[in-house]
Amino acid sequence: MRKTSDLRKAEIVATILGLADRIGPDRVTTGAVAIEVGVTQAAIFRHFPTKAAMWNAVADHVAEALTTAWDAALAQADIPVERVKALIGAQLGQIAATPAMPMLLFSRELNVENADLRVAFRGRLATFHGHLAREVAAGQRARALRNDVEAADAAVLLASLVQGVAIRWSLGARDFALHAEGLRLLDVQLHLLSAKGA
Amino acid sequence: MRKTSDLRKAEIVATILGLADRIGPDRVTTGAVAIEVGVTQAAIFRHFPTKAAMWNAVADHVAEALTTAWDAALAQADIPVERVKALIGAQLGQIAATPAMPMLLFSRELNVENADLRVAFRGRLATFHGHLAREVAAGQRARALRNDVEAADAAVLLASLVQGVAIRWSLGARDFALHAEGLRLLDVQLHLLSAKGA
DNA sequence: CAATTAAGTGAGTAACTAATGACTAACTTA
DNA sequence: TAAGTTAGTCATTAGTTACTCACTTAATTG
Repeated sequence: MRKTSDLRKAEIVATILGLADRIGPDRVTTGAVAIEVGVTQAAIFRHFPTKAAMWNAVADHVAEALTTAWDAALAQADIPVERVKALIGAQLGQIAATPAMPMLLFSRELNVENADLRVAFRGRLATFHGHLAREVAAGQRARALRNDVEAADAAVLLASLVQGVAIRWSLGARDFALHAEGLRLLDVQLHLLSAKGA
Repeated sequence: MRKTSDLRKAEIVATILGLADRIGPDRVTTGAVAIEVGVTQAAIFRHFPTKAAMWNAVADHVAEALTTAWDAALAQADIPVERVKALIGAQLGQIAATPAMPMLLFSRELNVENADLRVAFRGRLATFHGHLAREVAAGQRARALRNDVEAADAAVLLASLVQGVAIRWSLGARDFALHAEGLRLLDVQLHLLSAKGA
């Protein structure tokens, strides 16, 4: 079966993400990718000039998926608190769909080797934090959230919540529903953040 | 310079942690370790039978350092809230002292290759969570912390805070004081958790 | 349908990696 | 001080990895 290069590229990127999850990002070899895709190792280099280029494509794919998910989340809710829930839910969904993501953040394949990607990922996290901070501030103005904490700090706490539950899920046997558990803890944190009168 | 095996072993473990931080855990080769230690590659195998044994020693070292730090923290404070601060401070201190730790949690060198170590690390995190949950519960009984949240859930939020700030620090240029920023956010979270009257 | 394009193959190669084995030299101790 | 122990070296090996190159074969197109 011969496929177009674009299709193959997407297939390779997906394979890398799957493999990264199973054997670790820094152990993904061109040979392993080739076997899983079902072509020879040399064929991989028809689509990507170097292994680093492969990782660039992976990073682009992940970054774009995140942005898309956030935008979709923001589009589906109006009330600030609901928008926070949608954002966190989207993030949890992305992690569940691409379990290699947390590891990717720490793989030096993407960090040591490629400083640009490190900066890009940091930017994405900053964007996520910015979304959360904006919604928290809106919630405070609407008197739905208590205003005796900085919106930016509350945003950090909310983002950390995702990271914390993701780490526990990743490290453990993934024996609980990441999405449900994350939203449950989010409710707890939002309860702590909610305005007294509300 | 000839050293005793125990001294060399400790030197090798320290070198691995330093190298893991700089080039990534899965890129630490016996050769690179040897150069940094200042002996030949073959000499490494005088002290550890296999590379996996080296990682076992590293994991043991880290796990022990954590336990020691927690115990010291608990010994230096009496009031529950202060004990929480001491625990979190100790954890932040350990991460700052051994920046490779967060990466280590995700390195498949320790996960895929060695299931025992994965379980051991999960156990350590569970212990940390247990310490926090116990202190939160005590704080609730003492009417210092609000009791409309489960102590276990509050403990997860507190532990996540550490992980969140550590990730931001690791991923960024490490351009802020991990310890100070962590404790600052902890104060915010503790403020959210504090009993209304207090 | 002939010509061109592009995906894929097979057989390499240079560099690296964990591990081994024979041997040497520095400490310890009887 | 002689004998034993043990950290260390040197040279080597089997296996892996990213990458190359000459060549083949399937699709597209003038």
